[in-house]
Amino acid sequence: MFMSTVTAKIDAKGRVSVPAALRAVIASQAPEASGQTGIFVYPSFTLEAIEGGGRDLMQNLNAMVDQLDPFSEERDALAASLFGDSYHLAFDADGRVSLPEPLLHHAVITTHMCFVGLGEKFQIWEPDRFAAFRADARRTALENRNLLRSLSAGQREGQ
Amino acid sequence: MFMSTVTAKIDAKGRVSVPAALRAVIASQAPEASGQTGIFVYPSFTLEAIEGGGRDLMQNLNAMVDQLDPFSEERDALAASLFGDSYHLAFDADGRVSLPEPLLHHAVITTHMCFVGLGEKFQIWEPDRFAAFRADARRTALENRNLLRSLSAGQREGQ
DNA sequence: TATATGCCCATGCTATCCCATAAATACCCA
DNA sequence: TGGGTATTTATGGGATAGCATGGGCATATA
Repeated sequence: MFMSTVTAKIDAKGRVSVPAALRAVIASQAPEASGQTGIFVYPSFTLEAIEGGGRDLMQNLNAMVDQLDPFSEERDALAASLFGDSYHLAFDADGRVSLPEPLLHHAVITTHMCFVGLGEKFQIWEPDRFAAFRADARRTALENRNLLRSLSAGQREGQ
Repeated sequence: MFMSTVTAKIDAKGRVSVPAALRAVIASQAPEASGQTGIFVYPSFTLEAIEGGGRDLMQNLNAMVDQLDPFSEERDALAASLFGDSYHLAFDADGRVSLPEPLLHHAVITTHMCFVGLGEKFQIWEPDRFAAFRADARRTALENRNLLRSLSAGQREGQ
């Protein structure tokens, strides 16, 4: 599972070290030394951030799209947004990737970025923007403690 | 279950010995020599303390988030709060961990800390703050002992 | 020829491994 | 029950490996 928040820096060539802990999660998803070493990334639908994950995430998204009516407009639109703007970024020998310009632009990233674990996926933020989002998210979570409680209660019922 | 209170010290390298009793609880949760040896920790939402637990705790969080709509903003915000601030700390050969600076800062810990068992999870406190908190908690518990009485009465009826 | 992209190696720093010590606890056997 | 011995635990510190980062050099691309 992806967790924690780590800040990394873009070097003169536009490269970024993907945090080792995050790479470890990716590696655990790969089917045993398949050389499948890299991440999938795409712009967030709702936030000024980049979202990404490993093979599992892409397979989940794929499965979701597959559940929609094959000839519906929604399906085509969703598939286009999801896959059309997605990139597979391969690690170099030292675990670094180069983020495509459109993604950097979407997340307003210039020199530094935060990798934020979200469990099944992660996000990449411009540090200042993430600080603001995080403060907001924390406040919202606190206000919605009742929702949290009902979620954990529902979970118990479900078992 | 996590119980009792133990005080430990940060050494020159920032390491802390996790109390043996607490490690034993973690070990009992791990699926038989899986090497899964470590704790999950995150800042408490409401207290100036660190909270933590074993694998079980994280799986519960995961299950909560999974109940929300995959592309909803609430889900991302909650996941960011829950997982973005969480850390997996692996034990070294001697059962020690290094607490990340953000967590130490949140709990205002500098040299010493208390591990406090809370049943399904535990907390880590700066010793003085914990003493104050405990005094307060005792007072509250005393005031609410009628509630406890009614609870145990209700339980008896339910059986 | 200039600009990018991938591959490889160099470096400082930090986390991790490993061993040593001392105290505390558990264990054993008379 | 007492006294002594073995384990385990908490802590300190040296050595090492891994990580994030920078930069050189070849190879593609325009």
